[in-house]
Amino acid sequence: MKYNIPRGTFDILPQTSYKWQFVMDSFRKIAASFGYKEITTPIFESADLFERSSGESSDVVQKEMYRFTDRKGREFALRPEGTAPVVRSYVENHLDVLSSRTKLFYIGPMFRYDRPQAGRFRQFYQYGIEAIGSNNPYYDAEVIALEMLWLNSLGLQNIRLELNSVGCPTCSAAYDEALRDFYRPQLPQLCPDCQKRFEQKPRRLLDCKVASCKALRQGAPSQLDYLDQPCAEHFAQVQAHLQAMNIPFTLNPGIVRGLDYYSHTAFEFIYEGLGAQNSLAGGGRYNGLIEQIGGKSIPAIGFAGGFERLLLALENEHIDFATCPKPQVYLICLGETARTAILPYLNSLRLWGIAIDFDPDKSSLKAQFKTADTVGARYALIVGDSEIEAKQLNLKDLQSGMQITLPLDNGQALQQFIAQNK
RNA sequence: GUGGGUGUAGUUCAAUGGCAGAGCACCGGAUUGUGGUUCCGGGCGUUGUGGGUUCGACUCCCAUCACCCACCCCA
Repeated sequence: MKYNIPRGTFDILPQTSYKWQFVMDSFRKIAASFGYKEITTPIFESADLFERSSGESSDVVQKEMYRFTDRKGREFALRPEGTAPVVRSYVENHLDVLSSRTKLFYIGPMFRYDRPQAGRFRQFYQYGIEAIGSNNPYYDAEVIALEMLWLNSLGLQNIRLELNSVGCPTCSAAYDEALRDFYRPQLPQLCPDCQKRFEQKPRRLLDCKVASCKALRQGAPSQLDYLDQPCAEHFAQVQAHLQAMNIPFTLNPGIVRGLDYYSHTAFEFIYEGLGAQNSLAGGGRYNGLIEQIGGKSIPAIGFAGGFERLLLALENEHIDFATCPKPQVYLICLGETARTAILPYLNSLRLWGIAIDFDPDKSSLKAQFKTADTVGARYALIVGDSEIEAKQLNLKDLQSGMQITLPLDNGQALQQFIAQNK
């Protein structure tokens, strides 16, 4: 029987795993430098957690969740997103009593049953930031700055930050009504999808790609005109902070988050050149979520980004961001006696932290040298029966061709030589 | 869930309905003690799978599966 990997999933193979490690490590560093600490939650949770937080009508809940029932009949789901589990953990573990604000980040796989395409998978890897405990617009700007500065530092310069405010539940509802009032007369001319949007999420009408719907959009009311005083003030402050930080942004009243729990600030990081899925990261404020999940009324803001899309973007820009690790030394053995006698020395070298490779199935000198070249080793360590007898080793620099003789000690001489000739 | 495209060697790709091939990679060899270049040698692959048409199918038809791309939506 031959098996296939499940649809929409992928193996991270050794020829690319170092790139994944690099971007994950890099994200951990930037998050730490902004004062965020890592949290890891299970990859499955009560299905109810996602249904309640994301919203029953959201696509994620309606058609994209991997749900299953366990042996005792409990309903679980593979997590489709990272914020609800983090908030669940925050509430469950009373993280709020430790500090007035809690700065968290996470890295891990998410799952959505979707048709795969460029930059979209059924199991995909996200990084996320959550700043919980404050409604200060500074934090909106801080999490945005973290992402923008990080992407820039990786070498991605042409990133577009699109910013919007979806208001609080009160002014958000007022805006939805205004939109319906605007569209109601032309309802019959809208595309079938938009007819549904009219009922469920009127603001989705604004980014329909059908030409006829685009035309009908002329003169539609803007969310920004419907923000109440506190929401407008908050949004102005967010923009002021971003300007002070020199983070460029464009206002896009069409930014709508897919999950119900968002309020106030909403934003997306766009990179053109990924195919149809051009959003590298997205997020926003979710001041009502913690109370909804059973905690106190605590404000928070965060975002999540996709590693697959980030790697695609780096690839697309031909950015040489990480190099494949290579062994420093390749061991070349001649003769059966030497092959066994060298083993304690080989172990010592590895304990000294020297990356050393060896292929016992290669016998000829030529084949072993070739392998040393293909694995990219800097040095070849050559040992035969005569060297063992003389308690000596030959070390050849494969770049310069120079060869020296070292004592067959506990590995220290070689370790020192490599340290001095970096 | 809907639509379009593609399936041939490890890989990238060839092959009017008439004997399934090449580049790259990989392995071996050119006096088992000094590499990269060069030269020589090494390939029977269920042509994704199952049917059908035909004297004959990689090629045409049907079904199916997988992958890619797009819609919806999102990271």
